[in-house]
Amino acid sequence: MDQARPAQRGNNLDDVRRNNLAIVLGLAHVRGRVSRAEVTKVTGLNRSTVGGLVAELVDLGLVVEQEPDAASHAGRPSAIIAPRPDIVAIAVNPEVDAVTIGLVSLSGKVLKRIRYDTARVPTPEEVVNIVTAVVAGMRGELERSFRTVGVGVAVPGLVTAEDGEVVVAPHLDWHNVPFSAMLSDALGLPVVSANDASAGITAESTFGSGREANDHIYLNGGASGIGGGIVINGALYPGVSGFAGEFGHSLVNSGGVLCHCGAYGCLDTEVRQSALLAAVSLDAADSEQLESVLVAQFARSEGPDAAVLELVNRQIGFLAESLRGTVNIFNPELVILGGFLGTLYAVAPELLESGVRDRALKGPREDVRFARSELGLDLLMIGAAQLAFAPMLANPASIDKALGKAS
Amino acid sequence: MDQARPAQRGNNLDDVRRNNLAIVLGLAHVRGRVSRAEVTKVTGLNRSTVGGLVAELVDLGLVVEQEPDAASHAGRPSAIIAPRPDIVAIAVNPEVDAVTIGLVSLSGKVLKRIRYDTARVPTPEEVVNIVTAVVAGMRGELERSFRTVGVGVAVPGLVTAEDGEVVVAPHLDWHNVPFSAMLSDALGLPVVSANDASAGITAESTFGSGREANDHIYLNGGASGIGGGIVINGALYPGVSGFAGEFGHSLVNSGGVLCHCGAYGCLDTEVRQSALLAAVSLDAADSEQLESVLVAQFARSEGPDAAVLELVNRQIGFLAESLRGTVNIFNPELVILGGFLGTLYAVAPELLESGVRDRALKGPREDVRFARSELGLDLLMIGAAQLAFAPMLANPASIDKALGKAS
DNA sequence: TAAATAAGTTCTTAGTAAAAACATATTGGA
DNA sequence: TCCAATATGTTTTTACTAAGAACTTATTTA
Repeated sequence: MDQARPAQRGNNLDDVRRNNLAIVLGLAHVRGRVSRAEVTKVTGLNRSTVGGLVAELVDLGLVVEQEPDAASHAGRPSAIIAPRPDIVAIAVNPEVDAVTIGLVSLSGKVLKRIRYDTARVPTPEEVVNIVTAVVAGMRGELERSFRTVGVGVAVPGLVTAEDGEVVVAPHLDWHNVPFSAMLSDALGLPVVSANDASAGITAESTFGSGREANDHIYLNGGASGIGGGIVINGALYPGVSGFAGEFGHSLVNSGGVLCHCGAYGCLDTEVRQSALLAAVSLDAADSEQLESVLVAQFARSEGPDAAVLELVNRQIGFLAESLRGTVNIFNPELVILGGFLGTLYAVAPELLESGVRDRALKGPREDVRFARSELGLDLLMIGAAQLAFAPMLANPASIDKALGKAS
Repeated sequence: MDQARPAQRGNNLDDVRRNNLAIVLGLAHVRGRVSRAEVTKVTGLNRSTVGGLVAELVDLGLVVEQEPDAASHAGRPSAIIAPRPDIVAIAVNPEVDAVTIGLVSLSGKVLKRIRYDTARVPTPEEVVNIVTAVVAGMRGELERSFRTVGVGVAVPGLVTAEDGEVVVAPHLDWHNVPFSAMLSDALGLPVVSANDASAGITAESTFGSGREANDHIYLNGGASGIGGGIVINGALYPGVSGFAGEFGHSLVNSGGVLCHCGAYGCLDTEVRQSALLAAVSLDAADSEQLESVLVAQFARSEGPDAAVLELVNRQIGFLAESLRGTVNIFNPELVILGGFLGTLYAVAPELLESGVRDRALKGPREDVRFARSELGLDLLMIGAAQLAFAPMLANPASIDKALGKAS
């Protein structure tokens, strides 16, 4: 109501320092290693200011300064700053048949991944117990060699942004579970939870195919359908209530079948992983083999089976129809395709690209690039860890210097 | 989630002051009048800081402090700050049959609008001459009573953001015209040019239906088709090369006809103003009467003509099909409909709203609102003026205190 | 070996917002 | 009518910021 537009908050000196520290730490985090000279150039800050910022981050125990790289030009070589490799987050991903727990360091390196299979769909309490047990097992090592910033959880469901309550996770059958609070109480560590797709997109946009493009569109195809996300200025665009990015439910076929969403001819129903699996006689459980089977068929001298070829062409046609609208609307620099959509693209890249380019408007079609997602198995671990790192990355000075690891 | 991306610039103290001045002036500009206490609350800045900021803006001659409103609660009444009414911009909108020139004050008040009809499509030189002549006629008044910040031009064509070169304006038959430079040379005033649709959307989002919603989607229907814009965080989202917002070229009918864009079944071809005009036997030149004719038909006791009703239902159906996809993708708070799309909505609001709500996903559909654009005739004048005001609003201290008006 | 170049370091400075203390203007109750 | 409570404006002081100048250090190049 009094929320009229310039609801911008004012800036003060603390904001300046916080923001500048965050930029320097963020550069080290995203790039892995960066010279002070590069920081000076990118930020436009004075050498002496950068010196002070780096010194503070070193003092906070967040980065280390290393020997300069072999010099390639005249002038004093610039020291390299890198995130301290002992700063870690614990990543958690509960699924219907397993709980995966990872140890991830700054700059997105997955140091450890433990998959704990469950006999049945785990309850929230069971997940808390499993995570607690696994973390207890690592505790000695954690305290000896690492500083643990917190825990990030990628949940296959709807999670509130403020307090990490799982409103609903359909496949897990969780409803209104204050999961962040439960896990935090059990572990004595800060916990941040979010939707798994959102976490994955954030990871992909920070460390995967999207790392060079500030703005991009992400479309992911999984067993349960097609989801996606809009990344603007490096951040996932949430929409007014956190649902933005449902690219699966736009029209691609007026004569199409009824979608579970209630409409007809959605991308989500016309382009399905299950149809592809059936066409190559694979079981739903063997979805990981889909790509290798398809690639093998397309590599044969006689080409793929006629039915497979027709289905792939048909699905790519619908995907292209959807993407041409998306390209016209967003004029994106980059479209990233994950899951079986990435497989479709890998099998016939020209078909998809020309399908979009032939139908999109002249302006937008000239600047768009396509890419597959890159992060694979690590995607959700990195995404979940990023959730835990985010508060520290936004305000490096807030970290507790006494955190973990004796002095 | 919003952590630093590689290319972020650092902050310094000048940025802080500039930003805080911009926020205060922006509040006065957008709201027309605002109390110092409100500024303190909205910005979170200290009373003394706000006092200093306002004093500087007063000193710069950009705002005035007025008597407080009648107090409604205990405590010292808070002074009202308002933009100085003598700060103006000149708005220019060249069209195929006329050049419209306006005088617009801060907070978007159109003080004067002059439409200069042309016998034929004007050349850039002719537009420069017309504007120069009109401004010369006003010069006495301008110098006596106003401080003219600059000139904004809303061009029906593609304009580069950096130097205001008109790459192409199809209806005017302009190609690669450095229009900003030409007009600036002739007037001796700074000139900013931009696409007319973009300028209109910015105006509508700042002063029209979008003023309460930071993020929204705008769809406009005109004689030449359907265009639109994506407003995120109060700013028009440009896309990688400035073409974002083409909502007219997404699929709404797989069995549809070939669109001029080369694809089939686009919203732009299935929902056209010309079809509506033909249905009610109006000439293309009488498009302004479309709404009153349609409203009259729908208000009749026997209802509209069967053919008209069927056409309206059909067009609203396609519009709803397009909007359900858009609502799913953006999860917007507000969708603003302008031009004949606003007319369609006005004639049958429930039909459109239910058409979208019945087909959109549960999450996004619950939070979306629809509105017509509000600004009407003033739209492009305000939008063009906003172009001219923008540099000053972004950096109030940069204004030349000696500007105009012997002080 | 010296010059050119580029970056790190130290110290000083201008400028910022906040905070504290005080002044002012209103409402509401006794 | 007066006084307390409240909210805001004003003045002065303070802590802290980044920039800049001057200097030092480490490399390439001629």
